[in-house]
Amino acid sequence: MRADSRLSRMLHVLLHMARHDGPLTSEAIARMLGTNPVVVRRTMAGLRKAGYVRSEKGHGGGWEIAADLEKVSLLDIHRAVGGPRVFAIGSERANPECAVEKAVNEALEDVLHEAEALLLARLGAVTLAELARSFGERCSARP
Amino acid sequence: MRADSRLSRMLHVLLHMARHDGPLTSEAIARMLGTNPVVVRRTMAGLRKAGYVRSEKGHGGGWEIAADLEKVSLLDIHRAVGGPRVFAIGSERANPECAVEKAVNEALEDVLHEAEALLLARLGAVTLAELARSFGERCSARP
DNA sequence: GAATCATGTAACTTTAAAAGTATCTTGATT
DNA sequence: AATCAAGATACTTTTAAAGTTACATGATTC
Repeated sequence: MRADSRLSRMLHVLLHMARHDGPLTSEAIARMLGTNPVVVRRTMAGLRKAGYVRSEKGHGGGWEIAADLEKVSLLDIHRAVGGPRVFAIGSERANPECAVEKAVNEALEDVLHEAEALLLARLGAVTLAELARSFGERCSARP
Repeated sequence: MRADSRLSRMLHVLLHMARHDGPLTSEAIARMLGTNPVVVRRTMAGLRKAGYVRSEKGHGGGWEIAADLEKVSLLDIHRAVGGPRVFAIGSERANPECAVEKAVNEALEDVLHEAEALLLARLGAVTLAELARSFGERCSARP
């Protein structure tokens, strides 16, 4: 499959929305992301379902943040976009008959689960607000 | 892309080879893996290039282990099959112009790199010999 | 040395899931 | 009523691993 950029893109959008007054249209967001409005709506539908954004139709409509940035973590966004498979590598068969294969898969899955747990813990430890603040600091630190 | 099962499959094969006297043909290995001989040759070519296995043509030919199992780690095998992308998730653009996007991508990549480092460290800490021994223990521990 | 067996290699097609696209519907604002 | 923007459906495209077909190369056996 292609690299899954949904988390990255949604964080990008959310930070822009946080710095922007009023709603952003799917069209405008699509331009920011270098994609098209349908992809934007499709991906952001997950965030809306989770209550992190809201959308309005018609004139002056578009997308707005609907949650407290302090209370939403990067992990929350990861899950809202589908909480997809993190790894590109894995085992072929989930329940092999071969005992050797079973042992190999379990050993591998242990390692993968550990790495995934670390990843999710790190994502869970950062809020959107912190990410936004760290961006602000980057800018003011520029010479 | 599809889930990459090359590491898993090669570990499976190597453990079988370690418990088997004489060469195994691509045909026999393919049956073990539920695939076909060309996929086996293609994938095992990486292991041969790294010196972990050798192959012989003709009657009585096939694949044999060519390295000390104590000295080859799971990470070595991961690298021998191409050391492929570990994650299915990531950023779309490597060098975005947008400063917000840049900040998001760097934050994400930090987290991903940390998880990848843990994963590779864990893979590097286990030798094929240890994996084979842990399999033996599993079997004898069975009631 | 011919037949056979097994690997080596090239050139494809298939698969799976995200991404991209076209088109239409729904609903809100002017 | 016209326009704007999201919602939704039904596709096609993309990507790399995996799968497949076919043939070349080389070793063994008879």
